[in-house]
Amino acid sequence: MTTTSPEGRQQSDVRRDQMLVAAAELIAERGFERTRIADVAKRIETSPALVMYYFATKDELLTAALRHSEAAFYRAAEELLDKPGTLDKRLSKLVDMTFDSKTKEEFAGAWGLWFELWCQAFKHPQVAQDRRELDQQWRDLITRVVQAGIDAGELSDTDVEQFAVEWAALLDGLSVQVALDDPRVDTKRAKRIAMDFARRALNLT
Amino acid sequence: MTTTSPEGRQQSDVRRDQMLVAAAELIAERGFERTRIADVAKRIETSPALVMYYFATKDELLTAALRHSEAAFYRAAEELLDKPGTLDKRLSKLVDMTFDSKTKEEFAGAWGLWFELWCQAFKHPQVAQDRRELDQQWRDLITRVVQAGIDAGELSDTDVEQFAVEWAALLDGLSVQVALDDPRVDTKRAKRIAMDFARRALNLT
DNA sequence: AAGTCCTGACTGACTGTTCAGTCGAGTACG
DNA sequence: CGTACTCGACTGAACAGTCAGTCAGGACTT
Repeated sequence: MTTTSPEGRQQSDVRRDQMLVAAAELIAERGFERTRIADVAKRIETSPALVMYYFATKDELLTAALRHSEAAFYRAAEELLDKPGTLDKRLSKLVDMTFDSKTKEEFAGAWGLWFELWCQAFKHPQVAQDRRELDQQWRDLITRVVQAGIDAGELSDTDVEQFAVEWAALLDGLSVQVALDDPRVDTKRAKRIAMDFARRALNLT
Repeated sequence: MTTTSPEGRQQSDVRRDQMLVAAAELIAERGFERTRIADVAKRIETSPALVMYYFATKDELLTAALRHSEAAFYRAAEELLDKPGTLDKRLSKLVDMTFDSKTKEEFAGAWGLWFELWCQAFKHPQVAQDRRELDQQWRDLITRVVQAGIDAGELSDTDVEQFAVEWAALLDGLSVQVALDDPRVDTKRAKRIAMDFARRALNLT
């Protein structure tokens, strides 16, 4: 039998995924430009030729890998927010995700990926487009969470979109400091700043 | 005669500077890894070998170039803040610098440089160290400006350091959005958000 | 002559990509 | 059932281009 997981998952799909994951890891570790197809191949124990068999060019593989892990991050956030809770708790979860999960194994070195994504986006319009969409989803997520709070009467009406833009920017900026080990901004302080800002902006207790 | 500018500036110093500037431009345009010594040489119309004559390795040249233009940016900010003015005006100048000057010719594509710096800092501890120092200078600059305002009685006493950290992070985050052409965050809006935040945080009219 | 600045020609290592061909599993056919 | 054929997954080896770094020497200054 050809290895197929429960639901008709083809060997080829598995391979593709393996390659995308391996590539993302490598990008995070060494950077986009320094990631060699040979490295990706070695990590999943195959030949470079096979990588080319699945992806026409190196660039296609690497940009796909970036998209793949962006999407994974966003999906994780969506799931996390499925479960209901108070507005404060849910915002807190988003903050935790931003500053913690990027450190976890599953998103190994996601900080590095984030930076690489920005670098590539600055040069390749297509990547930039993808990033914009991802960021919009992220802000929409924030918007939805806050709106749910308003609907539940947890806070008075506010300009939700405006808050989402400001808060998302603040989170990005703090992420940079935390990722680069700024002695003045560790994870804990970043979280507090983020939550304080949110509570103040939204007039939460 | 060896071309010497007014103040005993050696030809060699001129060359070094030319190379650093050219390298920084190229890094901003193509990225750190994609910048070739041959490109740098061509831009200043010499041979690749001469570049190697001044810099032992490619890496040394490129990281020096990053440092060089970071320092240039910071120096420009310092000068800008030499002239006195109301607190609000001076903060406004910082904001303008952040969102405009990076676009100007002199700092051609400084956005790109910023991203590249973050990428490199994430991987090379030495670069990370440099970046931390630069960022600290930047926050100190903010601190000094605000403190001057307090001393002049323009605002009541506040936690200046805390403000500097928060505001610097916000500026970074907004920079990312602006640099990557986010449709929801153009230069104008970014500036307004930044100034609104500052005025609110500092209780300015 | 000594020293500085500079160059063209070269090389060795690396790496994306191609290609001819292997292997095993299915499948049609007699 | 067995044989021939197809096809997708996969590989080793080679190709062709790129590029950092070297080197021997030239020109110009002091």
